[in-house]
Amino acid sequence: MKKTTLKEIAEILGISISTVSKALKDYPDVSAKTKKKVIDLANSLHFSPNTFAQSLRSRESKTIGVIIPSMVHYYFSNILDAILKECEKKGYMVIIMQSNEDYELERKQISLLLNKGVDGILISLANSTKDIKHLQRVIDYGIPLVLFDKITKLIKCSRVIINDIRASYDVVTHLINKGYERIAYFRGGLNPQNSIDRFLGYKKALEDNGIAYDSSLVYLCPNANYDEGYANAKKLIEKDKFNVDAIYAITDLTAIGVINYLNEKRIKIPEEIAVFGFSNWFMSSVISPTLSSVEQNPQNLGEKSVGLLFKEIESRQKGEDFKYETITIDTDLILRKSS
Amino acid sequence: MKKTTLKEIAEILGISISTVSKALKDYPDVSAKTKKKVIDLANSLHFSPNTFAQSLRSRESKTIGVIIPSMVHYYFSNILDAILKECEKKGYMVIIMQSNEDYELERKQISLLLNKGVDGILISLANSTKDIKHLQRVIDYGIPLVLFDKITKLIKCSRVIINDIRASYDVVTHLINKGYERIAYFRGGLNPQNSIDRFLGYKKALEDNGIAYDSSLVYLCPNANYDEGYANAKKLIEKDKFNVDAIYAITDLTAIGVINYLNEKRIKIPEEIAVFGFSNWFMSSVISPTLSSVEQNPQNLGEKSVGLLFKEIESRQKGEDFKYETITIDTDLILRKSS
DNA sequence: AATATTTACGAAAAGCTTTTCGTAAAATGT
DNA sequence: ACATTTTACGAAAAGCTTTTCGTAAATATT
Repeated sequence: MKKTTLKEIAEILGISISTVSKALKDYPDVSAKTKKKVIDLANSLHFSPNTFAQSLRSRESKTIGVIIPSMVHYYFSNILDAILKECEKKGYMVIIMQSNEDYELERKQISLLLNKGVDGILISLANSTKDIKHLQRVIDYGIPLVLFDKITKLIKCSRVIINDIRASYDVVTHLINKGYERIAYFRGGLNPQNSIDRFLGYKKALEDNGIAYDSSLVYLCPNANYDEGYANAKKLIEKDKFNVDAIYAITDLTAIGVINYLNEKRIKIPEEIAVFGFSNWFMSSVISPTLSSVEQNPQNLGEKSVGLLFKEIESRQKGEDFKYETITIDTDLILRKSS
Repeated sequence: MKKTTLKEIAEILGISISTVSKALKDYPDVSAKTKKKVIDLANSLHFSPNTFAQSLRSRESKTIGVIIPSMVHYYFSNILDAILKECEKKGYMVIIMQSNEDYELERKQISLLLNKGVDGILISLANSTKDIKHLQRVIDYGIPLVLFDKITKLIKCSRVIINDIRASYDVVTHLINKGYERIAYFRGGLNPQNSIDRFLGYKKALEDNGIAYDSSLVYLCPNANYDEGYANAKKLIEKDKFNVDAIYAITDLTAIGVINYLNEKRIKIPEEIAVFGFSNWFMSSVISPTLSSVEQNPQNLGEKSVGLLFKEIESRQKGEDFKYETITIDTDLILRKSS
């Protein structure tokens, strides 16, 4: 079964290709009678225009590209979910790529997407990304670009982020208000802006509450995974058990590593040590004790990101000029048993 | 910044478009001198061929489509992860769509993908999908199709599945060997083949071990989510507490609903009631008690699925004929504290 | 030196759609 | 009845690449 073309319809009806095309697009200079004949035949042959030809002509692919560091991730899969749903509504297709936190791969993927002729790109940067030439290329090509979550400020484009400093500040303030004073921070890697920001929020909250920042309470979890949480909790407890009354971690997965270590050691949460996470992973509501966390509203972030992208795409189509925006997504403290 | 075309290169060098094209593709009928000139210029202008034109001509898009019921799902996101990695290696792009378990949407998405001219389609069916005309259309169009995980046997194409009957049989046999006899089953919906198969495995294991099947021990969880597990556990305990010594659930999420209800009611797991899940979600290893489950090896499933798809795509390119295959992925029992 | 072969390139078509522009024929106006 | 407008269609170009085929010039052969 081959795809029907305009040419075939034209030949069957004995009219020209242009008339067929115009009939299907409801041009005014085709008679009602001809239109009906064309439309009926097109339907019965299941005609649909060849998208390659359409894209070649229009330079539009009705496709956007999305690059994320990793797919197997509660937070990102929720963002993607929202992106897919919005694109579905708008009739856009979505090409998804994973950078695996690898800068070189990210670069290559950007190239592939540009080549592919996507109408826009959404990207959450790899931790290893410092150089932004590849992003500049996107802009120079005139392709709308929106950074989300893991962003850089070094480039002119739209951004959708959460206020990590503020969210982190709120977490630590909450802990302090609850009476915790020796609050360890299991921070993420040194490069990603959101990791830096969460750390800054942590420091600022201590400062504003008259608690001295103590760098010996900061543990590095560059991969922000479960094992790093578990291992650093072990390190901390063996060294500093009675000197710490709360552990706040870069992400829930890490915090759950902490919880499980503490549970194993029969250290009571939150009586002896409170634990706080970040991102509100689903599992945080089902582990024991349930983990307090920060809801980042990834669905909202996804929607807003793709919303900005479409806004820019549509502006350009109309030839209007477009003002880059930065949207900050509200976060919520989710207080559970661990704090 | 505009994309360079062959024509531009040709004009600059004062040669024909065909020669430029052939030079870049290393045709033998272009002199070494001309090739060098062309390649150098192409590089310095960052030339890359227009994929729309290439696809129009070759009828190949170097893109495949993937339809899954839902993205926010540990199992599916792992499958996708593997698919993306394999496609990355092969230089293929991946368009991902979510059917949201909606048959109509699935139909529409198949149409969109066919229209888009993808080179192949991977799909895991929506629970509501019974009619397979849309899948037949894919075959009729000559587009390679591979069903994975949630499949139908009503169509001729390649398939990658796990042996749900066997896996489920093993779970129940394990429980029986451990001395459990009144084993409730929280089954999934009535349509999906894997839901049916797991149920059949459950029944078969009971039978083979001389335990009478008791339909009052079967609870329906059509959405296989947390709440259904929790709610049905409540129903079961209120009705049948002393009549059940194990609960086996269609998926970990549901099993965790069960665990949390039992924990709340201070019913000891596994002493009073054992719990067994399916799919080995990450969180199963971190909840309390840790949940026994079935590892489905989604990464392997993803790899094999896309592997079969490429095999078919390549066969067709070479004009060879292709034998549909069905690959069964091995599962592993993961025994933890809950059983 | 005349013929056969190889080398190196270009013209052109095909892949399909969209849109502009031109033009007969029909309809309207005077 | 003639001029003008409208209607309804078609030709053709553009979008870009790839590949087949043709051919002039250069080289090799006898």
